[in-house]
Amino acid sequence: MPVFPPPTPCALNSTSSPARDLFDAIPHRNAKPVPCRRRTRRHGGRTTISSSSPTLSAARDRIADDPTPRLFSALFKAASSASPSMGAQLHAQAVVRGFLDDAGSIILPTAILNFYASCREPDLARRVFDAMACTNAVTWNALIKGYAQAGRREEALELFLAMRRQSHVAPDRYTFPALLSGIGREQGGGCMQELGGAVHGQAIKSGLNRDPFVGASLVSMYAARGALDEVKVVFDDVDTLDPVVWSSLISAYVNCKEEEGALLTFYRMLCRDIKPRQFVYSSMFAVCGSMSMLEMGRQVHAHSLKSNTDKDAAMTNALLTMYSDCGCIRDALRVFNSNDIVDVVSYNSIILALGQHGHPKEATELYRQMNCAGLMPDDVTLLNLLSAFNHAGLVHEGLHIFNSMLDMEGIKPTYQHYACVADMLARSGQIGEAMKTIYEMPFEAEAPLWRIILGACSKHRDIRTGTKIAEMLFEMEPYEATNYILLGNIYTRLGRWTEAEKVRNMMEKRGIDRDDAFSWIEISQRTHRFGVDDRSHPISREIYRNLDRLIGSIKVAGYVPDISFAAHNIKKDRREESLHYHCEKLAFAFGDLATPSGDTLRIMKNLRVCGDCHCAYKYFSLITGREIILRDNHRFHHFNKGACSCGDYW
DNA sequence: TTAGGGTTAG
Repeated sequence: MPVFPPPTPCALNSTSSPARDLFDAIPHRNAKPVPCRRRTRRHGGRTTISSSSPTLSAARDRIADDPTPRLFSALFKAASSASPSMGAQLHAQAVVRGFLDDAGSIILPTAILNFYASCREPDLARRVFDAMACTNAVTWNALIKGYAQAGRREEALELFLAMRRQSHVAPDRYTFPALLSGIGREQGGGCMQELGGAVHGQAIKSGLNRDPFVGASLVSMYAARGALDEVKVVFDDVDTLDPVVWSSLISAYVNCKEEEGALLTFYRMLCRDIKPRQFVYSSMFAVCGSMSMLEMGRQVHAHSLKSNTDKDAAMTNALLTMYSDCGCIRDALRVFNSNDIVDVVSYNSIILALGQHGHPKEATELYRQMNCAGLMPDDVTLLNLLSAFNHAGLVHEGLHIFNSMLDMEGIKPTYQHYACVADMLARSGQIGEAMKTIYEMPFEAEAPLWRIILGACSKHRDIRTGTKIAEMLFEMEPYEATNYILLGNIYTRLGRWTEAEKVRNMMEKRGIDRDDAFSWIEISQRTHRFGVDDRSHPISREIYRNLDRLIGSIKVAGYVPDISFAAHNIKKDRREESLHYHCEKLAFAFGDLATPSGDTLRIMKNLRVCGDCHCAYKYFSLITGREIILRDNHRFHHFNKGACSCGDYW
């Protein structure tokens, strides 16, 4: 069975030609429906399922009886979410029927203009606009939005300026959201950012900055560029308790990685009796997931249930991801299985989660289930599936998926797909094949990908390739500490401590500091953070005593410290001792003291788990009888009865 | 005849 079967043509857009009569294109109302695969398509950031919508069906049923310009307008509105080709045929019909001959008519041409704008065809919208005898703010707004949402921001801005020059139409509360929806997404700064500020100035001048719709758009624009101070100024100017403005502020904090600000805003919102809706809950689930705040996440989940908020796919997908990010894959699966609004993102999210938690078989099964349910996988689905195989070292399965992408029409591999395959090959020890993939891919390899290969060289002690890649990385990113640490690690793995020391000296000479490692654990809604050899915790003395006891016990059980994971600058006689007080071991020792015996512990680390700690955790799970779930910056490790879910492959 | 905010990957 092919992995990416081409979609079966849907009844509404099959083999259409502009000359074909509209009524031929519409299936007879009593005709047996042609089976069609559900395909998700993005319109203005929302996912819709293109099939015969009730609105379109109703209008289609009426058109044979009463073909009026007003009915055509309704049809255009329905067609924008169903089929672009249908809209083009409707346009032809409107011309043939003479509905566009009336120079004073504005409603039907505006509906057509809107249709082309919403289909991301701003040039066609412009042709309709230019042919209109009279225009008003509505037509200008629709055209500006068409260009902005198609990513043609300069043209949208030029139209905005042209609109201002017209004496009979002034920008209104619809104009600014239309324009800002494009500017906010502009990357890389430069003149568009300045223009964003100028547009804000125009909004202030016209007094429209107080309008909640304009305010929400301005918040979103500034948030997209990380300008949190400006976000706060805009928010304070909006004189409303409108829930969407609050929602925009919360997502602004999330975009700017200010999770605590998002949490505080959520509390402020509740204190003012503003009822959160799906958007707010989605953002809050993302916050709790990224910070691994399980108890907080459960409370927000309970709040959403109590508030009787209507669930939608995005909110449920965010909830699923929150549970997965907090180490609760079973809860994530429960959310997925009890979800009656499943879309492509739901499957992508659960496939990703299963892969991160080391369940490639279940991820593959859900991929099959997704196809059976008639949902078309997209590039993210395949990336997540590849990633699941990568985590598990299933190279053969991963290459099968990737080669299918290369051989068949459908989803073309992106840079991320190639990078994932190179990572998978290198991680499994096939470093030569990984290099071949990188040299043959139709993209230029970026530093993070080379760093992944360097990490694999460290794992497989490939000093020759490793040094070459490290030299290249030192030129590309002379101040990136990780590159030096990875090269140093290759030397220490091989016991070449002198060369490891030289790498460290090179770092010092260039004034490069390494990222400090830290681990944290949430107990009773309080987060306890530990650095390496950290003695700042109020019960530090007890934690160290417990850790020494635990280390003694696991040594009896068979644990042997691996000093090749000691830091390069530690003296020979202190290497073993230094391993004992790594941050993840301290976090475990604290969790073991602070929770009842046998409880599951969930621990997070900002960097990759150390190999010696990984080994120690297996023994910790054996001697304490606890399940330990460790999230590092790459994946989850579930330790139970002396084994890890990753099978020691990571 | 027109509008703002949220979810997966990197």
